Amino acid sequence: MPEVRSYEAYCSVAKALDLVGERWTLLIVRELMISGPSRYTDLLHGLPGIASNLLVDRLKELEEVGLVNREVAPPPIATSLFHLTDRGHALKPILEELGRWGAPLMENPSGKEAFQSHWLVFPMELHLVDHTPKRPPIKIELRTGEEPMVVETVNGQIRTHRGSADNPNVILEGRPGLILGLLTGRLPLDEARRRGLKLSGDTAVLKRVIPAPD
Amino acid sequence: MPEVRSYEAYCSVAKALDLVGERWTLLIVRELMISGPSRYTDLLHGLPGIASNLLVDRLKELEEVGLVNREVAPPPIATSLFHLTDRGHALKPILEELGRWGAPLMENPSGKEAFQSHWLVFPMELHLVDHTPKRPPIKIELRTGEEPMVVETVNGQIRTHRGSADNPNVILEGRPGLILGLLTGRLPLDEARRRGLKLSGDTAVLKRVIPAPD
DNA sequence: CGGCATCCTCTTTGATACTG
DNA sequence: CAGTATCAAAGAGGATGCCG
Repeated sequence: MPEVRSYEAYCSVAKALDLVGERWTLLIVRELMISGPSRYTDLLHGLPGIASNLLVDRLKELEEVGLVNREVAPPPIATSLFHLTDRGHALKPILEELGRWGAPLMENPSGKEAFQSHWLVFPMELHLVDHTPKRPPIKIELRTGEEPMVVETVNGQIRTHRGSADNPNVILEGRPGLILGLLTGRLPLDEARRRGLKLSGDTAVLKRVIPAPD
Repeated sequence: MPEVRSYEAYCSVAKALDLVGERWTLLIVRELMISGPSRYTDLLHGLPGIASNLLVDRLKELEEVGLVNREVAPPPIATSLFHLTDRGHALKPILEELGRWGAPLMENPSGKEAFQSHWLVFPMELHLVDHTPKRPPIKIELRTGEEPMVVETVNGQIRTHRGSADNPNVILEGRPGLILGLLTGRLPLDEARRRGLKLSGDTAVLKRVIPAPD
């Protein structure tokens, strides 16, 4: 019974919010954007705090308005996958701007927020840059949260994904706020280390991707 | 009593939505962005459908989190003005991306949505361009909704504001969907005219600001 | 009028428990 | 795993009242 409530206003911002302005909706889109096609329970885990029935409702609404498709997997798998349509993917700039605007709010973690390491994907690709794209690619492994993540340079682009690198140039380990602070250029390396960040490997390569201080 | 509900997630998108993700919040910001410092009742009129108590709540929350300031006017005026802080203004890219994403949803008006002419400001500045900035500036008057609006070129920029132009190059009059369709390049001039748009003056100047068809 | 506060009803959500 | 079902709490919408 998902009923799509509308502002009933002839304004494109209002129309957009009619579709993605409800609670949890954009975070579900964020999950699908970061992780690609996902199962119901993957989404449930990636959205700590959401009620299971609410996730069902939202997925139905998103399907109804054409932002998500449900791919019913063939028998052996016994599960189905939710993935973004093109129109759903087109929400990326909105998430990016929200993430950019929200970045300063990450400076003082309350400590009681939930955290999932794959949430780092957005900030990494938003803030990091490859200053010297012609040099051999580098890999950075991040160890924070429940699973490791890899940040790498792929011809001038920053790519971030789950998993371990087989031979990373550097490994960073510590609280997410420290990794984020360091890699977004807000926290100097020695300060991050002083606050508990552990670094191993060739820390010099970090300069290559950390943005210039303003 | 406004309690700021949080997703409690260490993710900048979630943090942003903690502050501006509630119902009506971004539309209030849109109003303040378009109209500048506004009185309570101006906002109430610009947000058809909002409950008066909800507007009060949201304004308090926005004040609390530092996105809006209340300027208590001196005695003779007996009213106060709400205006965006710098941090509030910084939400502009988010509204722009929402507006851009929502634009296709404007193609088929249901006809029963509310409309206010000043809502045209965003789409105009988002879609129109001045193809020949060196030629003398032009002014277009739009007559739709409750008050006229003026679109003008100011050294290469598109400016849109309330009011009448004293000597506009063109005057467009008709349903907002037609004006929007024409000026965003989706509707050819003769088609718009056939559907009821009235044009007077030098319609040739329209080519100067209508975006190239893709 | 402008700027709320109150009261009431209805809907949405959050938390938890249960099922094929 | 992938949802349903249930129920209490919070939020939204609408009407009206109050006060300078």
